[in-house]
Amino acid sequence: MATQFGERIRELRTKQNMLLRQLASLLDVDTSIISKVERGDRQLKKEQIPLLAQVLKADVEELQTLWLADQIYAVVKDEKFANEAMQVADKKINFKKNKK
Amino acid sequence: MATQFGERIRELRTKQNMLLRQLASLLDVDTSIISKVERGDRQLKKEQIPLLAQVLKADVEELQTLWLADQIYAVVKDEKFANEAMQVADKKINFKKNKK
DNA sequence: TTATATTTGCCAATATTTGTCAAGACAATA
DNA sequence: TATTGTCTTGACAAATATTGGCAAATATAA
Repeated sequence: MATQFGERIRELRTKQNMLLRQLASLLDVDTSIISKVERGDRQLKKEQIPLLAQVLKADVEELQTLWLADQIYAVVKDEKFANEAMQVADKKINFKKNKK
Repeated sequence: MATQFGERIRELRTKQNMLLRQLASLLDVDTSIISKVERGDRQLKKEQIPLLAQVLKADVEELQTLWLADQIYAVVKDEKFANEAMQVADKKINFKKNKK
């Protein structure tokens, strides 16, 4: 299964009839990187998301969320206790939130 | 806030009146590493968990779950959309599960 | 104080990630 | 078939991150 992020990027790019080569050029990276990102072979660097969103006229927060979901998934994907760990992590996240 | 994993290790170790030095010796690593792990300064390597569980007479699955929760937390901790990303990741995890 | 335990900062070795290049696969079409 | 354009893949080096260990600093206890 490809990444949420990659699939969305490909969707956005193709709907605008943009070539990999063109998108890569706008982001100033090699074409192969975008290809791999869209196919889920590689993760984009977090810092590159805002520019990507701008170039694709997409919602930067949506892309950041999908990107983050992929990071989480990469960590837990082969783990037996993924769900349990997610619950534990969730508690900690929201505990922190309420303290502020 | 320290890690879930580290806090639990410290709890297990001190309850058994074991010194950092002793635990480190059993695991064949430097004392400072265990100190850092317990304080959340560092993550233990995943492969070291089973031996650690054995030495502390703890449930390996509990420790693995806490360890994994820390990994997830490390990824999302400063992210605005942590909760949204968790939800997206969660769907993917359980989608995968049901397919098998 | 002295002795012991823990913490911290730093370093070198190792591992991982990143971007580039070049070659290959694939489809459309001349 | 040969050509063209797009996309994919693997190998590689450079940059970055992680790891374990040492030694000094700090805490704790007697």
